[in-house]
Amino acid sequence: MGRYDELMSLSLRKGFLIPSAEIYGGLAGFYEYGHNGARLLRKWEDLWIEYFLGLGENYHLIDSSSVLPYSALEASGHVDLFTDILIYCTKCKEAHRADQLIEAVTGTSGEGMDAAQVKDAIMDNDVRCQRCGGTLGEPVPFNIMFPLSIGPRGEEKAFLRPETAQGAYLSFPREFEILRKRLPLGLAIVGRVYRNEISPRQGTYRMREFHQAELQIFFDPETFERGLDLREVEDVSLRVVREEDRERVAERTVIELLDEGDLPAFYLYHLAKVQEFYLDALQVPQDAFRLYELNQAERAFYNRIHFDVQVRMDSLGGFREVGGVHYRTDYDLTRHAEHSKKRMEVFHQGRRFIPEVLELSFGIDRNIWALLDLDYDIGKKAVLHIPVRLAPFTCAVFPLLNRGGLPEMARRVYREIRRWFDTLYDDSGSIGRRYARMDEIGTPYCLTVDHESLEAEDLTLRERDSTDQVRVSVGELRPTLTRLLEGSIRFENLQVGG
RNA sequence: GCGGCCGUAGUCUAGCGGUCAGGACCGAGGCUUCCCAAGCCUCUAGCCCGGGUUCGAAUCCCGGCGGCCGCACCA
Repeated sequence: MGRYDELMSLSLRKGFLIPSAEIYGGLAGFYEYGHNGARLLRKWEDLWIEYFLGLGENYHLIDSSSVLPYSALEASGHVDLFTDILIYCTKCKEAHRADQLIEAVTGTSGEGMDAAQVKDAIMDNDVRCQRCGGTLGEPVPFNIMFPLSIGPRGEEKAFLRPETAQGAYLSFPREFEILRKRLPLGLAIVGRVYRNEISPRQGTYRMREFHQAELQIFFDPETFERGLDLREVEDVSLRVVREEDRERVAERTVIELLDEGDLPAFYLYHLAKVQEFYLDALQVPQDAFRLYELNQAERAFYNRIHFDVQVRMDSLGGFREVGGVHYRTDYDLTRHAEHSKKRMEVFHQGRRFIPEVLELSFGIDRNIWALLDLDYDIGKKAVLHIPVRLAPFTCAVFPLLNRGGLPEMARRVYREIRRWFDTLYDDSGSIGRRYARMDEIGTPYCLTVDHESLEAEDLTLRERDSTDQVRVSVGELRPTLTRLLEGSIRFENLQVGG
């Protein structure tokens, strides 16, 4: 079995993923999270929120609608720019993008044409299939957004949101006002988005309904950098792949990159923070992480600077995008100002301007897939070495034996600590089998009540990654697990007992 | 969306016109053992869906759905 199949098999078997509407044969591009996957998803989101809201004093979580009116997405550019006119060859079935086809034949841009114009252009120039010379069919518009009709007669046109970012832009004026007109202002949204992908594939890597976590930082370009503690990151070595050298990761410190002059300090600061999130919080190995710069042709026209966050996924053949750091300038707010006729200018420190936006954007599902890929060690026994904070369950309680009062004590401990930690109870099978079950879903700590426990009012605490054990008194359990969870103590530094 | 390959218990897989559709792992119950998937016994559970061909279809044909790969697409 290949790595992809191994991971998918485990994900299905252990309650991480479920194909949507599975009993009806499934629905391409949609997956659900099972009982372990849902916890992992939640915990990833919690960790993301904690980390990224922590980047600023004025950064906040909001929650916005999945349905947006036509007008808002017209303003954002999604209606026009995400519509491609496709033409299929009637002979070889090859799909062509009309704008590219027309440009190739006539030398003039076919961008912005509607289907009728495309058809005329095709006829006038006798355009034929670029591959086989066959006759071309009818041009068909394709937009990646899911259209909706609202109301009893469907008179209101709308779309499911293709990104969470728009919610932040739409709420910016009110939040800016309520938050006392301070900049920078960060608005984070974590939620589901929808794109009608032509060919969803590769598990949860490309879905039609997926989760995004995005932070939009609205800032004053003249003062943003003054508020950032650049010294904190200046010696951080960033793992970047620059536009000029796609062949290798260049390890360059923030200071070095700053000296080169083409990337502003505020941007480098946030690249460093994103890297820190991956290396420290998510514990992604250094060599599995990189920041990949997109060139002008690859990035959206409104992005002045764009690095993709990439993580190596062996199941998908190498480095793949899991997020992006986008300097969107004032494009979004300017567009919404023009279309809504609402004032997006702010008066800040004596000047009037439209704030610029730095977007930190992450696809949650592909991040989770990447973590499973990096952390699933499938040897003789499968062990998910996921960070403690992300594990679906933090601990499990077992009686060593199913008699002699051990189950009673184990259940007592279980009922107590499940109030504080995500905890499982298991008394089925041998003790080794129970440890193995927990390893497979990444539970970092197992607590076993044995003979001595009854007398000493303690139990053994076993760590997933080392399989080492220490004795901990029942009274010390909560503070000990709390410290392990928050990382203020390491397992190997616990007093070895028993 | 096009093309290729594929679809058998929860997972992996054997069977490829007539089989009680076989096995392994997981899971459940029992005996036993007790700190890393021990052993033994028992059990649950399957041919993606719909048509067709045939005396008879998991097996052949058609359509659908789904998966992987390639092409295209990925703001």
